[in-house]
Amino acid sequence: MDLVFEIDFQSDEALYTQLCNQIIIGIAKEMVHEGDALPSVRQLADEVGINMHTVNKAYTVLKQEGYVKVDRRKGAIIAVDIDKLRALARTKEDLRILLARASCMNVSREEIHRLIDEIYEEYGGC
Amino acid sequence: MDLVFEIDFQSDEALYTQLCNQIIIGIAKEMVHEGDALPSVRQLADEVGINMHTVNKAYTVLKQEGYVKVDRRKGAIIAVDIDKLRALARTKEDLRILLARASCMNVSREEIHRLIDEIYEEYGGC
DNA sequence: CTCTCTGTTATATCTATAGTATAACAGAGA
DNA sequence: TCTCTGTTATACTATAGATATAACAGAGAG
Repeated sequence: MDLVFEIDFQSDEALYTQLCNQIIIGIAKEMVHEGDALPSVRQLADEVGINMHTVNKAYTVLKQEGYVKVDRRKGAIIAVDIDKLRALARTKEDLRILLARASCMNVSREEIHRLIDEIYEEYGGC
Repeated sequence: MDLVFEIDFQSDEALYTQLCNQIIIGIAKEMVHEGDALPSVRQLADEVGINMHTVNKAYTVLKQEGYVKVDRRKGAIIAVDIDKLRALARTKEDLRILLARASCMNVSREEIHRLIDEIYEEYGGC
């Protein structure tokens, strides 16, 4: 199964952010694996109809966050190497505001747990 | 217990977003309640050292999202009125990318559930 | 060696957003 | 009248997002 990229030009999310998210979700869903090559910046730009530099920015961000390594010859390669402690801190910070919103509209803790399970099921399962 | 506002000028988060988040978290933590008045735009702007219009933007966003009502006489009043279905959809979408990141760094489902409980404990508890 | 593919770098331009600054207006209350 | 509210308008600066063109260096294939 291969990655399919879909850009929503109406979204308020930046195009490069949409690409980053789709790739990260692709890794989580195991649609791509360690060592797999992503399309070249020019190729992907052409495929989804955006500028080369926008794709390049996405890859650069993914590199900085530790999801890919970029090889001058082969392009961007999936290679997850993330500082777990820092990432956990970020996760908790993101959850804090997300759950505050949920709590304000009386979404129960159980409902959240159920959502978590639903989504984790889509991913590796573990 | 009253809301205390703290702005991080070094953060890459927009100032008005920081204000929004602190207020939403304040509601979740029950530091402010339905009917409570927020500081006036000028007062809060002065308090944290930013422009009046930036505070006004925060209040406008909170109004659009259904966290406050704005009264010309009294200012912004906490009044949560959110379409639960739409909010649930947003919650799930936000969780999807957050959990993908977590999954990529091998944070187990159990660890996430534990984080949820930790944070929900800070909030109403239910 | 040449051709073609990679990422990389450097400009330049355009647009939208974020933030600040000043100012004025209308409504409510003391 | 004075003072407080939010609201509106205008203007300016800075930054981020996105595009466009162009060129460069390294690697591989022919």
